[in-house]
Amino acid sequence: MTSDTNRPLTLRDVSEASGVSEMTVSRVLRNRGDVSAATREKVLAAAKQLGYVPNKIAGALASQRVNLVAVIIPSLSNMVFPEVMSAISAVLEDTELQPVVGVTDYMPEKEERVLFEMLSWRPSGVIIAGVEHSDASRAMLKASGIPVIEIMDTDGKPVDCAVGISHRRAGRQMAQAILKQGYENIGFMGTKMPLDHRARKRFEGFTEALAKEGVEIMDQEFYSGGSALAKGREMTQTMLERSPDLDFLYYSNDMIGAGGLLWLLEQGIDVPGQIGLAGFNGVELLQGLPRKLATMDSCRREIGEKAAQILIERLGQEDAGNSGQIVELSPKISFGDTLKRY
Amino acid sequence: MTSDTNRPLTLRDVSEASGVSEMTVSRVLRNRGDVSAATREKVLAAAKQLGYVPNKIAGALASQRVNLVAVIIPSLSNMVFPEVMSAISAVLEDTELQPVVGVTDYMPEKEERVLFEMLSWRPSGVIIAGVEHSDASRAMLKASGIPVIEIMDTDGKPVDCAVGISHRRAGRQMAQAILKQGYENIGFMGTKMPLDHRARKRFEGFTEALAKEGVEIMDQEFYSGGSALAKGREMTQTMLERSPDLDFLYYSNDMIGAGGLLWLLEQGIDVPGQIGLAGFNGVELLQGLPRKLATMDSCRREIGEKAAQILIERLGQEDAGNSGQIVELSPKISFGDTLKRY
DNA sequence: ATGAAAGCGCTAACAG
DNA sequence: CTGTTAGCGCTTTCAT
Repeated sequence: MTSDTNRPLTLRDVSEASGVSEMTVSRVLRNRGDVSAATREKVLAAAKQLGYVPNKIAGALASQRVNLVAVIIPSLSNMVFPEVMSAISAVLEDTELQPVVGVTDYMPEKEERVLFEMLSWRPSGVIIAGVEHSDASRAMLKASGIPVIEIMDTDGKPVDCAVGISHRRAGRQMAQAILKQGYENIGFMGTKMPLDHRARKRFEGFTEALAKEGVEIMDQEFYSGGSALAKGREMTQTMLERSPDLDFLYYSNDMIGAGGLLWLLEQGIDVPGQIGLAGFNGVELLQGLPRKLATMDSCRREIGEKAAQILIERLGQEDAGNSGQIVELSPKISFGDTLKRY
Repeated sequence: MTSDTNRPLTLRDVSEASGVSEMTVSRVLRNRGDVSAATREKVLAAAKQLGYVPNKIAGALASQRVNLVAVIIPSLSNMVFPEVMSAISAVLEDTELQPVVGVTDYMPEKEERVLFEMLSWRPSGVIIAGVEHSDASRAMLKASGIPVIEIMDTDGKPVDCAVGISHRRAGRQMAQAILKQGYENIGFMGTKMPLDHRARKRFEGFTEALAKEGVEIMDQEFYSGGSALAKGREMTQTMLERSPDLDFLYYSNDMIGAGGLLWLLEQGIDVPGQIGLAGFNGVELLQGLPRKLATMDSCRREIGEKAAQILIERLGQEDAGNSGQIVELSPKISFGDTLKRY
């Protein structure tokens, strides 16, 4: 160790060790302005030798700039969100910006707390999942004066920009595809979570499109907690015992759909002949299943990338002209092996 | 909107709006010291009315305290790490401390960058996955002067504290269990990643324990990238075609194990009669599989909780006496339905 | 119970 | 190319 006190090193320490003014040290460490090669070397050597780590707190306060982007998502255990995260990270990697994650557990009050906490660090921008927020949250976002990109969902009025898909439309599209293939006795399975607005919207769009053709959902089942794969099995069995006439099962996510698929195959049921299946999300896992589950891509990667790009533009020019824009991506249905195709 | 400039609000704004000194406003907002109920009300009302969000940057600089805990993990797409994260979050929830995640993608240089970046925000502590770090990283950790908890792995010399399991021992235990059940022709499948030290140690422990009984791995296969479930299938097929005499397959993680299991069942192969299987991690997904894969719990929840607890203790008392401690948890084998039990 | 002064560690803006 | 002077917005400390 180089110092014997426990005090973290400051610019001044580097300044003294190198015999260069604090200001110049600061310039070297930030590659700013013109500094002679000689002094640069001296400073760098001293900094490295001491093991100096700059204090961003002080730097941020002085410069009034914080290269942090608050990314606020409902959950980390959904795989969907880590994927969005990594798309965001990948794009921000080329910039000075650093994503910082906050998790809300789908709870509006927690979202409020997390948002408050993150905004108090004065980030350069916010990327937040969903367009449903408490009044307080919306007020904070507006008052923050920084770019706000709402992601995943475009069914609603964003505070600023939005990038996502219309889950209502996604639900409708799937319903239309299912009807078109001649299925008529349709069951639905999904999460109980009333706060998962996107799942709710898909369900609403789904039933709405069915209704338009005079079809009603024959049976439905909701779950919460536990292993999604196992829940998918259980619910499928329960529902089929209760409603043996079902010829199609629409799952609100791929994991429960995969569970249902595995169970049906074990029972020797003909999929998609006897019963068709579809999920939602297009998760990687489906690649390893005995049959490819029909699903719909949720465009997570594109959403993450686009959101990060918009943010970068907004930060680049004061008025990038993209304030208020809504980017609606178009998810595509993948028929897989569980949705008949005539 | 209340203000027409775009400048974020400051304590001074609240002070002026409420007619109370900045200092007292500060005290109210932090519930510090004695403030009369009357002024408290006034201040709170003004703050809320304006939509004031405190500036933690300034607060942190002035108080020299930052209630952030840097949590550095290799990946978010492994499910294992989000689980550790949420265990940490759950424990920290009861404190002022806030976890902040950094992802290294299993790359030492990225770990170095992320660590540097995070340390420059002067967090109160660091929780970091693994005990293998570059010299520079170790130096930074030591020089930081804050508690450092290395998690997941106890095979090595931690910088400060460590909480985890011995992956070498885990590999040995599984080997012993397999041999004990009479399996002799053993194949191994795992990731190619040379930087996943824990997977490597499990493999080493595994082969070492086999060797002690005069057994050698009959075949092995490594993969990288792609859907683990699909890779598990492919590798299993490849390996079995190449080495049809195999009677046991040890997978370095549950996902590829699950893929292998699904493939074997489809082929009508008797599991575990003809071929036994085991994975590692004890992931929730296994609950929904047709057979329960034998596996070994990696104690992620306990690790996260314990790490957070140790950190809290360390931060509580200057010398909590737990500096330098190593907590080795004991993972247990779950035989499931894919490892014979006589 | 409240206020005034000083300064946290750094950088913007200017001088030289 | 390098140094000096002022703060950034808050909290600490010490008065009152």
